[in-house]
Amino acid sequence: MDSGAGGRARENDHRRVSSGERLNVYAEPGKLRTALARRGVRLTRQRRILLDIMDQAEEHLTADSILERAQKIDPRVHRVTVYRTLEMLKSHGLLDELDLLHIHGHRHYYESHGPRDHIHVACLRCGKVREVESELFEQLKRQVERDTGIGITVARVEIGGYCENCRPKAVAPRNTS
Amino acid sequence: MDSGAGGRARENDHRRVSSGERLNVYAEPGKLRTALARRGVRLTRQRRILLDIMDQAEEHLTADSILERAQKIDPRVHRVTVYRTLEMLKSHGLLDELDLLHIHGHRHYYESHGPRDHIHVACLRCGKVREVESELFEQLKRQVERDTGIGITVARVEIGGYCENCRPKAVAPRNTS
DNA sequence: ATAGATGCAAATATTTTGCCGCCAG
DNA sequence: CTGGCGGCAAAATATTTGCATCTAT
Repeated sequence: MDSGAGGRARENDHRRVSSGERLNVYAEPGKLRTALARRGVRLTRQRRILLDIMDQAEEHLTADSILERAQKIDPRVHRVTVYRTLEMLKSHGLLDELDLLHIHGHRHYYESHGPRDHIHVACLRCGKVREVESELFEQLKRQVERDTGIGITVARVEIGGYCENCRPKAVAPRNTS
Repeated sequence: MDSGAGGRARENDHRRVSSGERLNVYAEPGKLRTALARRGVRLTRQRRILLDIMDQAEEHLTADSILERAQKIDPRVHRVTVYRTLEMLKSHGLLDELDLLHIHGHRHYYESHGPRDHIHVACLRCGKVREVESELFEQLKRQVERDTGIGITVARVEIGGYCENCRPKAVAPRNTS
């Protein structure tokens, strides 16, 4: 599909349930743009728009929602360019790709890589996603490096369960992945 | 695609690089079959085959590789049945779905849920996947439960980096997610 | 000027759904 | 017997690629 600026029901769904949780609290404005400039990556009209969207994102975005936002600013931005830009950012290690335990189907979510790793904790019933930082997580990474001899580049923790509101009603677990 | 028993290059690739790492070291034979029987789930010819494949898997399987193996035993097993069975197992919390940081594209990997959670550590260059258990991970889960009030159902840690063999040559990171 | 980026169309890949006939319990 | 299950075809969803054109540097 090439829906253009049109949204989809499930998209809005995720936006709703995760509202109120602010991401990128540490992100300086123009972070991605600067990082790419430093690497000598060409800055185009489209990239300017896409990088700004991701730098300012207050929620987890999908390729689709990024396209949607971009086309509100400039309808000439093409879906393929979104994918290619995401790919480029990932290859520079500037972007994290999450699936949030597939709560909302098999789509992927993106967030610009902050200075510290954090854990994503999602309620499997209401879909709310919280972000948590933890010194234990940092210790865990160091332990894995020692034990396996690997040099860690990316580390992702995704946890699912039932939040306090949803706990009592949780009879059969909603599908998990 | 509906390739039947035919494999694909990338599939074989993953099989190669992860050989030697044995999964399911704790899995008792017939574990899934027993767990479903206890829940009163109907056991069909197809399910018998699929459950056995997953119980005996010595590596991370994709929907495709599960189908391939199943059809070697009985060519009448249909791809859709594989998906429906995976779905059914996930909904009973008997199966974990991983993406292993998308080292080999956006496919998913499945493993039957063992008694203990473990961490997946993948080399982004050679693709080798190691599994690690850690008391720190257990502590981290308890901390998240305390801090967020969530009742954890699933917890997934995926770590990527460069293993000792691949480290020196790692100039530009191979695409990460 | 030119290497690299974009747009467009089409291909690929992966997963899901509707419907109907079949079989495990 | 019968309700859940599986096969088939087709749709839906998600992502990638080839190629011609354009543009940032």
